[in-house]
Amino acid sequence: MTDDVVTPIETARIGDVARVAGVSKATVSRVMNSIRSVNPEIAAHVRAVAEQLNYVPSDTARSLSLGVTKTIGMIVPDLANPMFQQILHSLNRAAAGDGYQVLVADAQESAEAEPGLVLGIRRRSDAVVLCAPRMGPDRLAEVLLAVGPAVVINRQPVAGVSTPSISVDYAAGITALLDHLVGLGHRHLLFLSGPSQSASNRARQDGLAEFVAAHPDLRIDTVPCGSGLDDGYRAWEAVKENGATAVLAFNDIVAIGFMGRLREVGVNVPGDLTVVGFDDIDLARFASPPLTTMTVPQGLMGEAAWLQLLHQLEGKPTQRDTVFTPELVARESSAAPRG
Amino acid sequence: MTDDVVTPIETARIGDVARVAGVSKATVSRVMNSIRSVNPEIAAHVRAVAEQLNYVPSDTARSLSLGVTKTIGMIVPDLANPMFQQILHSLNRAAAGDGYQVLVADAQESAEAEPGLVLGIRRRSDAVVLCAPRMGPDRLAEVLLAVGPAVVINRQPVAGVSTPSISVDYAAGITALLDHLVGLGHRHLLFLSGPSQSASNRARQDGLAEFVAAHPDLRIDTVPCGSGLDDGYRAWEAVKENGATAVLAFNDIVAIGFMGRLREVGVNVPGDLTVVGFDDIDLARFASPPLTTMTVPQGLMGEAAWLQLLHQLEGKPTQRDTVFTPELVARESSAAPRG
DNA sequence: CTGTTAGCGCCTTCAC
DNA sequence: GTGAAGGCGCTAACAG
Repeated sequence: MTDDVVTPIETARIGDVARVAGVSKATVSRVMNSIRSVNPEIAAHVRAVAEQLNYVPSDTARSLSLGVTKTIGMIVPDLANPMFQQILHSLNRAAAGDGYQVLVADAQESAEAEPGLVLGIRRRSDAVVLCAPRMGPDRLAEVLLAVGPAVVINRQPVAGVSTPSISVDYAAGITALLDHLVGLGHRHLLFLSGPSQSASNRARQDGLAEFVAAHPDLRIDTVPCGSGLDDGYRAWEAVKENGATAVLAFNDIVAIGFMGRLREVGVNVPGDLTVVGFDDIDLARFASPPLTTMTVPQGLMGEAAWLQLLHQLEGKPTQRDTVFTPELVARESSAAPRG
Repeated sequence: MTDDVVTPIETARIGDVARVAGVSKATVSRVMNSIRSVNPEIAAHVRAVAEQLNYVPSDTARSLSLGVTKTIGMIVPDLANPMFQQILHSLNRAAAGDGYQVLVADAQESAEAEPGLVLGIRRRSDAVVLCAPRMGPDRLAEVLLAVGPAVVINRQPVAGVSTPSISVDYAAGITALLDHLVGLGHRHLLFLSGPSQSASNRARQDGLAEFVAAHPDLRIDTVPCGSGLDDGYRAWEAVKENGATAVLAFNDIVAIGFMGRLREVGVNVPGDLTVVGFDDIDLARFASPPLTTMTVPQGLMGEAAWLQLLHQLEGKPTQRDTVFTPELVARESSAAPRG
């Protein structure tokens, strides 16, 4: 193999500082950790020597000794997805506030890769955030049991495991969206579904099914789509001959991609077709036309996740189920059907 | 109802496996690292015991022993910025391909916070990626010297330091954009500038200044703006009485925010006003109207950064200056001025 | 207050 | 082919 030679940065060790300063390693350690019981003069001297030697304590050694890494891991199905990016953003900020760093892993939408990634990332961190895991419930329960401190986002609490869950009531969101559309007069709707392995997609479909059962006069079709801009863009082919007057996209991104295509083919929104999204990403408001959607507080979700993680790390009681209820934001992309 | 099981945190150590398997720690270590010199039967047995004990080697201990963490750090000015998210995404994927994990730090646009974050993250990683650092050149040189293996994105190579730099020729990009607009007939332009500490913003302004010098008949105004959707949205107030026929936004996000406002106030793009962005983010194509912009290959930049990092970690020669030249993507948001 | 003594969990020369 | 011993750099008991 090629020789993996690492260029080690010439760093002074605690022993060097101790020797030069004429004290013991323990004292240096105390000074570096601001333990007050050290003679101020000696402390100052040690600090000066450390500075002069360009000494930086090894966090690896510190972690090994303390048994704590001050790092948490986060596994997402797709780092390119704005939804997960926003959660990462808020989680990262919250964790940083308590002195923790975040390690990210991208499962690339592979349910099979997840367990390995989770365990792997756990080896370098104190706790793990599983964001919208794609793996099945049994596998998930198994992984959660093995991984220790963790929190799951976008998935219901798993039976038999106490891991806290941060989720969104997607079914209720879909219901609110449907109420809005039906109130507008729509009777034939179409849902562009998301990734088949996504629990939040299933939740949306459950909401859909329930609604249909309660409103026999409605017709709601489903077309497999995806979660990206291009998925939405390509959906037009399947939608155009369907005859629905309103389209519910899996999320805002899909809705925007879809509307991009509609614009090209000359379909007016909402004049010819109503389009709604889900998530209320920052961009939704600036879409053309501004997108009707359901708010999902990604910022709060990241914070909530961190809170549950921190409580576990500190041995405090946790909340097993935190659920956010999305709210309707009616904007211009939805209107009464024509005729 | 649901049976909540307390998640066990007890981890088996290498000694446990050794004892149970009736071998030495050295042998377990060899087996875990797939060193061939172990008797296959013993190896299988050790593996079985490890599996049964749910043994997972401690990466912290491993790192300390090996002197390598197999982790790299990335510092960005703002994790909410799609540009940096895309770079993080591609960097993460590339690094993962070689078995490295990525630690992220968000400097929250604070130049002062950067040096500390960089050094801090370096204590837990083998190398660091500084993405669009806001700190001044002197400070940057100092930090790079102290940090060891690193690469800088979106900034010219720093004098006196050999750290590789991955950048974009923003000045050339602006020139191309201006050529396009002037070719369309525009004579009075307006630039919505980005964060003042951003080197890429300065590069754009340099390109602007150079162009103006070469085209005395043109008028190009600059309005301080920012880098977010809202910054673009709010810019209309300052723009509306300026009289420019074309607006160059700092980036696509600003352009989209700006166009969102234009839509509200009834200004037609490109009929009443031409708007162009920069970066060609995925969304640009789906904007309404589709945005004329300059491509910036964020995906390639992340990969290029990883390549330079890996070369440093392996002691191979590196390339000090990698620069990508953006290309014009003329879409519908730009057209000849009216009259 | 400060130094000494043990590890934290793993890897890696050496001998056998 | 395998085991024993030492060390990676730091912190945490204990003494003194």
